[in-house]
Amino acid sequence: MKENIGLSESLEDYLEVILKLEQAQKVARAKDIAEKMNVQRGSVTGALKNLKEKKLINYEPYSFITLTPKGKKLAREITRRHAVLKDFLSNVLQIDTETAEATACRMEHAIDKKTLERLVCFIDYVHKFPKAGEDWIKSFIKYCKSVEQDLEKCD
Amino acid sequence: MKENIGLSESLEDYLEVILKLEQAQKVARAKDIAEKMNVQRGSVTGALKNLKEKKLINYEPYSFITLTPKGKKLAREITRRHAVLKDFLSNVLQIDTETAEATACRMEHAIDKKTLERLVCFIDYVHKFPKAGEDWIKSFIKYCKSVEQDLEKCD
DNA sequence: TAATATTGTTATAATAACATAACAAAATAT
DNA sequence: ATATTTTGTTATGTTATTATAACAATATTA
Repeated sequence: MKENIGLSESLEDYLEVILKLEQAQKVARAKDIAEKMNVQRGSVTGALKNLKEKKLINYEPYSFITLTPKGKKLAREITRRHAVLKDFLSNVLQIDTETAEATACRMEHAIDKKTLERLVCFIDYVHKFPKAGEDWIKSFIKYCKSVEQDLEKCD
Repeated sequence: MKENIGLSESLEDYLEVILKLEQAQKVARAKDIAEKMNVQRGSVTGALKNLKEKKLINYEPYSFITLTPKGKKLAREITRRHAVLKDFLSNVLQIDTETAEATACRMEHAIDKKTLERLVCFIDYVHKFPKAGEDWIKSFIKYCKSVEQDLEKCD
């Protein structure tokens, strides 16, 4: 059933953050990880040991942290899930950036590979095939507004 | 940020199962809950105490279990999140039933109210406004197939 | 380089969710 | 109504994730 099993949500988040830091400043440091994850420094050490055991990061006590090839592959997958979901929420459903970001952050742990690829396909489709005369998304936005107005009438 | 906070995913699942049992057989029993959740009977007792403390279920030791009004409202919300997501996955993205069910089950804990309502809107929209001449979904399915064929060429 | 500040680690504790197994209550079947 | 089975509870233990705080290593800076 579960497709994205193997790593806990927490560890997925760690990988994602480590990748981001690696890209921004070559290596990740425990302090920065703690900050980005809103977690105490002490908690990070445990997670790092765990990720090292799973051979997802290169890590020795007091060393910098980098992703192993396996870790980088996984981190990229998680990051892609996040990005695709955010894209869908923002650009198809027209959800505001803040909410889209937060929701993608939670949903990225729940979506399986098959659904993700289908979603990518769907986003492409929506953009590639405008409705007769009118842009597809614009038409959807109009529809949303009319529904909202109908709801207001109920008050 | 988090919209659906307050209840853990686990407790949300318990509520959902209790609602289902209540509908199917008036009251929920610990044994049935344990079965539906793939959890030991002993684990259920703890969850029930927890839900009772939160005033979401009526429960005394050895008693039947029913939802309080507050609990029923919440359980229905969760069930609706599940249903809407499954609908989207099945009927828009055309994901197979098994996967749609399993994925909805995980995503239902991650989606916020705003996104859910927008998704409902979107599903309606897709069904109500066929694309020029052709049913919208049918057209999407065709598109999916063409993409898949393109991918096969890459092998 | 010595003093100070920062960063990382350890040890310990708390919480949530679950399992297991012994025991108690309730339901059933004879 | 008793004996047996089923169901529910308790007590105990495990695992994962996190916090806190003391301490150790590393960096900075005067």
